[in-house]
Amino acid sequence: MDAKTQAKYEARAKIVKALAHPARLLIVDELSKAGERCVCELTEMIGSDMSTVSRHLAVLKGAGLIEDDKRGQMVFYRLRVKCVMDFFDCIESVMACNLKRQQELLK
Amino acid sequence: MDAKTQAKYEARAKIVKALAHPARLLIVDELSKAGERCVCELTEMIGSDMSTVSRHLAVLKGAGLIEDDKRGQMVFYRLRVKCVMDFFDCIESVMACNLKRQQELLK
DNA sequence: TGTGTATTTGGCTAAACTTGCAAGTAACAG
DNA sequence: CTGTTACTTGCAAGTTTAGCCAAATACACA
Repeated sequence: MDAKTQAKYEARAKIVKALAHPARLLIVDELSKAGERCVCELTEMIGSDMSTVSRHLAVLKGAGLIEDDKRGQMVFYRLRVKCVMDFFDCIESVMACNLKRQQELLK
Repeated sequence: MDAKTQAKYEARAKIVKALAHPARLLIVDELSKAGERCVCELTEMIGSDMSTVSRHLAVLKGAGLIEDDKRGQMVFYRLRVKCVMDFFDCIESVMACNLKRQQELLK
């Protein structure tokens, strides 16, 4: 594999990795529904330490998936890219497909 | 977050994690183009040890994204879910969006 | 200025992931 | 049966990531 190809897949992987965590998927899901949320709201939903949530948000921001907007003492986050929801549709269909196969194996 | 919600996002994350590696993205990409490939072909493309490639394939298979088909001494892998390619479209648009922003920041 | 709230960052530990080598299994050829 | 090829798995590093607590920063308000 040449260096250019490798760089291409590493760049893609960086974005996928940013989504590869339950808490970060929840954040993306919530932002897609609510439009924007502050760190404290997300922290309450997730149930981890706020510092942990802040780091998750930094990962998503680093991948360019979300953007922040500081207003007063609060920081609001929102999605930068709408197509991220297609991920969920695809994941759901993978899970449905897996479930179907398992059921067939039980017969 | 209740246990059910948590389980939902963990199940999703498992699938996304399976894709969160350059070599595995390359495998998926290649399988979507070629239809099927044996381990030796993928090993040559990726350039890692065959044992490493075999493990990557096991991860993708564990997530239900690919399936294998042993014929003779060779094992062929192919995609189980076609929509995985939507991932790439979305990722590309995220990267294009990021690039655009970077260019604007340079002005 | 001093206090309280919201968020980020440093430091540290535990868990998870990646990888290559070596050894094991399976199929085929002679 | 023996050797070879294709692949998988056990093991042991090395690297990355996640999580919490504590400390630092940023802002608002009295």
